[in-house]
Amino acid sequence: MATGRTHRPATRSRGIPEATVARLPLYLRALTALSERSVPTVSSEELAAAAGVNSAKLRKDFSYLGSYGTRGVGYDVEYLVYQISRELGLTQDWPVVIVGIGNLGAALANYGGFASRGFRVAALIDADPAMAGKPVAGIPVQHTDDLEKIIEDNGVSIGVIATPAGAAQQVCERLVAAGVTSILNFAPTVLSVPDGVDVRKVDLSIELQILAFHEQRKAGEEAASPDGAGPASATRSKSADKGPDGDVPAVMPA
Amino acid sequence: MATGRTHRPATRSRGIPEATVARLPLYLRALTALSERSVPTVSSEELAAAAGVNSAKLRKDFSYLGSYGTRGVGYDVEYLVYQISRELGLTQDWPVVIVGIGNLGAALANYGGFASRGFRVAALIDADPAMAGKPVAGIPVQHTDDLEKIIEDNGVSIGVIATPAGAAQQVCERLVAAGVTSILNFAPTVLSVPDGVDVRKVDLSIELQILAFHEQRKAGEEAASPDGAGPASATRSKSADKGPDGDVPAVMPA
DNA sequence: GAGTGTGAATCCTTTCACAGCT
DNA sequence: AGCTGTGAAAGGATTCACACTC
Repeated sequence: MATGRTHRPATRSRGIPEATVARLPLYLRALTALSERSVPTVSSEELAAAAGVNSAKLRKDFSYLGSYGTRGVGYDVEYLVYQISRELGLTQDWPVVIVGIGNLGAALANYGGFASRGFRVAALIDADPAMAGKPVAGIPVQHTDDLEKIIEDNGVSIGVIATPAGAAQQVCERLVAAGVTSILNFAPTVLSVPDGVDVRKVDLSIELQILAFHEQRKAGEEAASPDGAGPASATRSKSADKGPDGDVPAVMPA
Repeated sequence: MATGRTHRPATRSRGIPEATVARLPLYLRALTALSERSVPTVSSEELAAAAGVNSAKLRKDFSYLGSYGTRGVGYDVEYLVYQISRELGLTQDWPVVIVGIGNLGAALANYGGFASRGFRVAALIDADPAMAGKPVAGIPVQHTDDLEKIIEDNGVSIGVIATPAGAAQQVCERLVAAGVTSILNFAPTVLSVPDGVDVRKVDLSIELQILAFHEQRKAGEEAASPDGAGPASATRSKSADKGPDGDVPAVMPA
């Protein structure tokens, strides 16, 4: 902490709001699908529907990137794919290491969504000596002892932590010391990192708890209604309860 | 779609903001850890640190639940654990089904964080007949044909989708028709559901893309600085760039 | 006519700062 | 003295609605 240099207007260096950044991958996915179907242009309305947001939000989001559309026509799909990819930094290759090759780590290693974007699994790392050398998803698992060397040799700046909670902070510190500056954390712990390092967390159990909260509320509403139907019974009539859009942030580990 | 603006009542009665709900599981986790260490009370400052938020936010969050603290002292750990659990609906048992038992589905089935909160994996479902009967995490996989029956027999209202993207919408529709009203979606697709059904998504690839965005920005800043150091080199000096807290919402599939 | 780009209004979230209880 | 609980202020994000362009 205590960096003398007060600089950096935090999140908005060149202006793109975090909320917008978080949606760019969504747009990119929808656009990629359109591109594969050789659709040449889309309107904000159509693209928004495909991405699951509303069109005003989408247009506002795009306005932060520049004026890439044509009034009266819409957006050129290929051009937008390129612009968003560039904005997200996906025109370059990002080597990634996954630490902790248990069930989840193995699932991540096998996940196809990596290569399709600019990510490449550079290495798999696990603390269990028995795993060393075994291939997972075609990549041999390496031992934690070599973590630093692996990071440096491959120029890795993004690390994925899929270890048990107890090991996460220590792994995190080693990753950061070796040069990693972005971490995706699946372990159910709060990681503390120095300034300049980004952490995002994904926590399955938290997501379920949020669902349970709303689920409980629905049940309560039902009970309050005059009718003693059993538990099941396909709902559907009830009006939505979540926000108008149901697109709230929040994240968690699995 | 084209649901007329869903009317207003929404979160009316107990009015807990979504952002607060999304943090309750975080507090609960920190409190549970304290409870296990037999710590009797915590201050907002300490608990906030353990949960990775700031204390003003935490106090404001708790103020929506009621006045559960004691001025000059702090919060009673056990009492808070109970209150938050109750608020989240974790004092009851939530049967959950996981559809799509590939690498990820299997990892989820094996994930311990379920039972520890009020969740119970009631069934695993997969479309591959070859999987039927095979036990995963001690639970026999059942075939998709029986999906409706399984949901109804077990009174399941929360479903987890871990299928390939192409199958997700159809699975989703069957789950909803059978009575599921909350869905956790790991497939990289936008699900469309009727009003009254909650969907949360977890998308690994999106999380990585967000990290790449910030990573790219860091690299740009560095390049702008007068110094031609090589790629690696343990950073750390650089002042933070992300928001003051780095705790932005957003979600994605794996 | 169709559909983008964007100021202005609205809504939600976070932070401040301090009154009030123990 | 210490720490919670909360109005009020500040800051973001979303939505509105319409001028403007093709």
